[in-house]
Amino acid sequence: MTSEPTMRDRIVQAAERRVRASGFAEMSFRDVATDVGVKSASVHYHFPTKADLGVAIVANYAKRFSQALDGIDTSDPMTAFDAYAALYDVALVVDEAVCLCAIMGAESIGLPQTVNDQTRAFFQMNLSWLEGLFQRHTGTAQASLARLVVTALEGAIIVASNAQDRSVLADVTAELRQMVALRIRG
Amino acid sequence: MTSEPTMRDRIVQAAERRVRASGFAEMSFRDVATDVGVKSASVHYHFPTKADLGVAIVANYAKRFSQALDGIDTSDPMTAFDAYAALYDVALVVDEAVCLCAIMGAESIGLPQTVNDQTRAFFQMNLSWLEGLFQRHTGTAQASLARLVVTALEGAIIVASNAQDRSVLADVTAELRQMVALRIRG
DNA sequence: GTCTATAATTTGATAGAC
DNA sequence: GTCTATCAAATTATAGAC
Repeated sequence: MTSEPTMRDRIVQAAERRVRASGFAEMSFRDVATDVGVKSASVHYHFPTKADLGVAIVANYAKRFSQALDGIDTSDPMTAFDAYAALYDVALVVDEAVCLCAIMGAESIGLPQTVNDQTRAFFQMNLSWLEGLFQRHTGTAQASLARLVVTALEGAIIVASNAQDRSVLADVTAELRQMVALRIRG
Repeated sequence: MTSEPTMRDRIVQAAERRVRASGFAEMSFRDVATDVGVKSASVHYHFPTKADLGVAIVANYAKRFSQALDGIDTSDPMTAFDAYAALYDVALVVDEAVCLCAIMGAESIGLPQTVNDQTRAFFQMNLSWLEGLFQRHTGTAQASLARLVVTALEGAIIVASNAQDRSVLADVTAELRQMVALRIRG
């Protein structure tokens, strides 16, 4: 069942790399086509408009993130938090790029609404997962705390990327961890 | 001394509005020229390349932000924090746009290095101001806490802008306030 | 300083052959 | 499904008149 990826999947993958490397506006059909070894007309066959491609990119990213969340053992709250924060560290270190949705979020005002809706769903998925974790271990969802965690990590990835200094993300994660621990015990 | 703004200033102002409305990549010389009532060649006279214009935009934004910081009374820590957080609220509510440097930071990887350097200086200015505040009232700079505040507010502005829901920023600000208060008293 | 004019390139998107 | 070919529009940037 681990057959070769379809051309559609390869296009989405290449497009995500381009967006994370230089933004949605600067990602072009021609560049993506070159990356996967076809012509731009072929990319248009799979995704008629750029908005269609944008939606597919975010949906695919969110799906992978969702699977990663499902793989986290939430029986211990702080272990779960560490695993969650590690997802952002991976996004920065391994991919050497900003979280896809940090870019999409920042560019929001100029993007197609369909793309923005997908991005919003990504943030909502993160919030819901954290609220579920807090609910399980404190008895309340702590929606505001969840919002702080998500926004701080997204912001940290942006600042860290700009300064090319990963210690920003490490510091912010440590501060958040302390705050979460306090809230869970107290 | 409050004479009319120069053409150069008017161009920078219009360009900032365009960037905050749809990103740096989508801001064009023609659009900016039309906004201020000249031709694109005239914009090029003042700013030969787009990188030059980008640097000027961020520098101008940082200068205004700096003046706002200078105007905050820091004798009481929590009053000062509220005034600081209000700057982000204004950026979102009044301007109806994301913080300029949140956009520039998110787009960092694809931007000219000169622009990125200016953006980094903006973040550093924010961190230094907060560290000064914490130093004054706790005896230590609390660099990690300062990083959390800046990244969370930048991230909150992005998420709030994407969802068109200002309560995100309000919630995050409230959480940060609580954390700062705890650190200052404890 | 601002203009007209234009070069050189890139973009998103479509038509039609194979 | 992928190709060639092409379009219409937009982009950054420059040359030279005024």
